[in-house]
Amino acid sequence: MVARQVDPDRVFAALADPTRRDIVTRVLREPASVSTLAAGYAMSFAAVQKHVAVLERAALVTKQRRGREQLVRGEIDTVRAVGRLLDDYEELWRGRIGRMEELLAEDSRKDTP
Amino acid sequence: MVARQVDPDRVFAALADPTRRDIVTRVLREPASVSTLAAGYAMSFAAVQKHVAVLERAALVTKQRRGREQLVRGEIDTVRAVGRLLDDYEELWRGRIGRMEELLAEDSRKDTP
DNA sequence: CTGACGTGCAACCACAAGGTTGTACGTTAC
DNA sequence: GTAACGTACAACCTTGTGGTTGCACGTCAG
Repeated sequence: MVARQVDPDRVFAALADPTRRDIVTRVLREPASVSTLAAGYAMSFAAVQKHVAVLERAALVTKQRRGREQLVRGEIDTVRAVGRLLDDYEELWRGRIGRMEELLAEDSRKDTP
Repeated sequence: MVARQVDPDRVFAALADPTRRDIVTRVLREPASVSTLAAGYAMSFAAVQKHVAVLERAALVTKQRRGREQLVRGEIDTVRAVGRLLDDYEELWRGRIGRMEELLAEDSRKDTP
């Protein structure tokens, strides 16, 4: 349950936008509806909804119907999975290779076709 | 020296590309010249050079002249700084706020103008 | 000195990304 | 039932991004 499969492309790209990072911080504190979130930003509702969709595809948030609202909730497990990705870099840097090979091979398949 | 200032936008965006992540893993293992790196990918030299430039702007790598070559070296401190950013999310999730306020305010200035 | 190498940069192209407005549809309130 | 709310999505525009080729410049080998 803890070992969440994470798409590095999507997660890092999702976190590269300040609005999306802010949304993540807000829903990690406590879940909120999309319109509640949208009220906090100087952009259209549709724009915020798109940001939420990007975060959802990256598994950084999940949505849950609650009446006619949609509760957006932060997914800390995905954040932790990203942290683990970074730990892999750390180990690489320390010169420890070992099982690293297959993990990185999976990631760089599309790089070196 | 350890406390490296990191631009979340640039670092996350830089890490969102598989080729760039692969470059980072390679130069974290051991520094390499740009052309050596370029030889490993199925794209033009200029494309790889641009990727390296993006990584350099994000402070994920540094370049160092060595004769007519340019040694690209991975910057583990920046990776660690990103990890610390993620730790902030973790603390947020745990409900610990405190000094978090000013840290996040600095990050979300551009979000909520 | 000349030539090859390694690098940086500009111009260009295709497509993805972030924003907008407008429309549609299910759900609650009255 | 009607109206308002919350959400989703399509169409569109503009800008950014990842790729290309071509050219210029410094550095080393001969």
